[in-house]
Amino acid sequence: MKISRDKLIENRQRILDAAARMFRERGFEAVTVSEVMKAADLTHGGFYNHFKSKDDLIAKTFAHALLPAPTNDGSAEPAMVDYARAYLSGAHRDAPGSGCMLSALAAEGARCNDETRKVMGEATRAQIARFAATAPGTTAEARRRAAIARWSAMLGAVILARAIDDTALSDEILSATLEAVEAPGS
Amino acid sequence: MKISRDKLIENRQRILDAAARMFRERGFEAVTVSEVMKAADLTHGGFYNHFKSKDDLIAKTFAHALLPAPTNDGSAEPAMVDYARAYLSGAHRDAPGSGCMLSALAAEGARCNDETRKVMGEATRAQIARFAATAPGTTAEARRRAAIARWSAMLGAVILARAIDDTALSDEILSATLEAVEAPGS
DNA sequence: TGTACATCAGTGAACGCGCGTTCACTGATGTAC
DNA sequence: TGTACATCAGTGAACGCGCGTTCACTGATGTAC
Repeated sequence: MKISRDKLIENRQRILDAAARMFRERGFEAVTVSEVMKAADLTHGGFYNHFKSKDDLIAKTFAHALLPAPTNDGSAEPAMVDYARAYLSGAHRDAPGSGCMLSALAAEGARCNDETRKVMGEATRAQIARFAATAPGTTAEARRRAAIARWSAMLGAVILARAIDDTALSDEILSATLEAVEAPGS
Repeated sequence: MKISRDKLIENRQRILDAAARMFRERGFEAVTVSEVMKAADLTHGGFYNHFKSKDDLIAKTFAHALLPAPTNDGSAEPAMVDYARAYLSGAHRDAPGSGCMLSALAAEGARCNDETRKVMGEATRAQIARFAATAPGTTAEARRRAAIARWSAMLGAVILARAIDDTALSDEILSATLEAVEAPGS
């Protein structure tokens, strides 16, 4: 039956939230459209009222989870050092479902449609600009390049820490990378 | 028909080579068993003479492509700086099929079977030991931690450079990370 | 405000396709004598 | 060395399953009057 406009929007958000969590946990291909709809308390048939295809859902999920609240105006951004600590924590490593979209899905996203790659580009530009504000360096260019190297290290460290079976080494990867990212001279 | 023992071993190598290339290019789930066998000039029915399942192929492919020629004895390893230059090049970014297994498949591998995660752990330990030999630092521990941070940055940079649609930014990610990894003070 | 009706998001059965996997068969290989 | 035969990697048709997607139908919503 038809539902209210508010309910429609709420349903769409629930689909995107469920998809974002499940995709990050298990990847795009292992998650089915039916599973996402079920997790959103809906039946699979209604999926195509919201999205053109599963590929479309992937692109929209990336935008939904990667570009939330466009520059949350004025609200205090966590300092770079706090952000890095949370990012390079065991908690973030162990909870990909609620973590960084890129650390879970950047490689798979690279093989997706153009819309997805475009969103990842935008998110990367935003992240670099954010980090550059507090990166070391005497010129804006140097700070920007330092920000890029730090963001690469953080992303790579979480991906690596999640990939391996050795917990001690995994912890070490996170802490050694945090140390390098925090070091003022780096 | 039955084939010679040499041919059997050669066929298995061709299957693994084809799988390694195709998986890196397109991911585990997008590549079918039939496609791999076809690329190895075989028919799909014979697949199970070589591997227990597709999951088994994934684990064996990781071992095949990630741990090749166990410590190629004596033959000169490229210096860290040369390795980093090749790793953080546009050529490597644009040819995942013949590139680093981890930069293409670490995130997906993390969601695979234990054998795969174990192989990734071994490869990571080897890579860190290799980088630590030439990393900066006054103690072995400091060099090891610097090596971890550098390897994380290289891995993250290639994954990020492949993910985004903006060629100029992609190039910048590679060059800024190379600069940081080459810097003696880092 | 109240009433009549067109709209359309949600439902769940159904479809076609292609995947991983199995299997009966083939015939060159490798071995026993 | 030569011969007879058991082995087993490769072949390709077939299987069952579950995926993404479609569709006829439902009935509450939102609108026109």
